[in-house]
Amino acid sequence: MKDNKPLPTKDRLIRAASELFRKHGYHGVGLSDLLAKAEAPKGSLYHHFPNGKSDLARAAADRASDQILRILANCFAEAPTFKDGAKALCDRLAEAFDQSGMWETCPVAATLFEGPDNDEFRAHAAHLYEGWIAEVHDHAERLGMDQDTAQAAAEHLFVLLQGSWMLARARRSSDVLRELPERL
Amino acid sequence: MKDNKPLPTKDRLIRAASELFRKHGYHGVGLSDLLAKAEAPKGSLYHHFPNGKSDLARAAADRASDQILRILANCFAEAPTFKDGAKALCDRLAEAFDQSGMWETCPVAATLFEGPDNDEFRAHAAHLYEGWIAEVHDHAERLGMDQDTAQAAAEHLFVLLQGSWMLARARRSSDVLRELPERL
DNA sequence: CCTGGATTAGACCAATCGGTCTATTCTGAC
DNA sequence: GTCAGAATAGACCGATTGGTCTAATCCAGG
Repeated sequence: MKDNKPLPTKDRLIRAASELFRKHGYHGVGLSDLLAKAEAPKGSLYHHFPNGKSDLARAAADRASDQILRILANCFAEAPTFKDGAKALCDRLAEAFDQSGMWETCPVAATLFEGPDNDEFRAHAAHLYEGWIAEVHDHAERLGMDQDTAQAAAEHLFVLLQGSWMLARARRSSDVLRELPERL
Repeated sequence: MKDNKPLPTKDRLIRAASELFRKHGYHGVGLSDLLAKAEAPKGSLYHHFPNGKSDLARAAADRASDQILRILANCFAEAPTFKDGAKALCDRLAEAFDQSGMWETCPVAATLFEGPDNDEFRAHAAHLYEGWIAEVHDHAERLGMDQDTAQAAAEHLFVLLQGSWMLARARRSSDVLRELPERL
C-alpha cells in the first residue's frame, strides 16, 4: 500500500493488523499477510508482541477504539445539541465507510469478537464498547439530558450505528448511514 | 451435541456448519471440526458439496436465512399492528439469543460476510438480507403502512436488531433486545 | 442374485498455519 | 571505541489446513 516505512516497526505492525483484521477478520489473516503488509520480519513481531497474533490483535483493537473515541469527541465537541452531534457522527462515519472501500467491519468486532475464543478477549471487547457508549453518554449529559435519558440515547446511537454499518456493507453504499439522522 | 444421526448426511453437514460458523466465523472453523460435529467423513462432504467448504457455507447461510424468514412470518402473522409484530420479533430473537449461549452472530454475516473474500458471496449475503427486509416490508404494508413508510420501517427494524444483537453479545445479556420495543 | 450409480470411508497431499530459536545488526550509554 | 541490550532477520518446526483420490460399501432396479 502506502509508504509506511518511516513509522517504527511496532506501529507498522499494529497499523497493518488493524487494517487486515477489519477486512478479513482475525482468523482470516495469516501471519504471513501481516508481516508482508507491515514489511517486518517475524522476529520483530514476537519481540514486540511476545504472545504473537493475539497480542497484536489486542493492540490493534485498542488503537482502533482510540480512533473511534477521538471521532466521537470531535463530533460532539462542536455540537450545540445532541442531535447535531449524532448527525455529525453519522456523516463522519459514512465518510470513513466510503474511504475504507465499503467493506471493513467494526474493528473491535473483527479482531476481538471473531478472534480467539477466549473469554478475556470478549470481555475486553465489551469494555471497549462501553467506553464508546460512556463517551457519548457524557456528551449527552453535558448537552442537557438527565442520567437515564443520556444512557438510553448513547446506547441507542451505538445500536443504530452498528446496525446501519452492517446494512451499508451489504449494500455497498453509505446511504443508510447518511440517512440515519433523519430517523431520530 | 445432540443425536443428529437419523438425519441424512447432507443435512447433518449443513446443520453442523450453520452452528459452527455462527459461533466461530467462516475462517474460524476447520474441516476437521465440521466433520467431527456432523459425524461424517470427508468423502461425503465433497460428494454433496463439490466445492467444499465454501459450498457448504452457502448452504448453511441459506438454511439460516430460511429460519429467519419463518420467524419473521410467524411473528408478524399473528400481530394486529406493526408494533406488535416488532415486539413479538424482539422477544423471539431474545429467546433465541439466550438459548444460543449468548455468543452466536448473525448467521449470514458469520458465514458470508466474513467468509471467502469473494464478491459473489457478498452479493448473496446482501440478497438474503434484502429478503428479510422485504418480508417485513410486506407485513408493514399489509398492516396499513404506505410503500415508503413500510420500507423505512422494515429497514429500521433490521438495523435496530442487528445493532442490538451485537450489543447484547458484548454484554452477554439479551436485555437490549428485550427493551428494544420500548424505544420505537 | 446381480449390477451400477450413489454414498461413505479415510489415507494421503502440498501448502500454510502460528510459533520458536539462533544469528546478526543497530544503537545509545559510557 | 566498546559493549550491552534492543531490535531485526529469517531458517526452521510440528501441527493443521482445505482438498484430492481410490477403495469399500450401500442400496435400488432388473
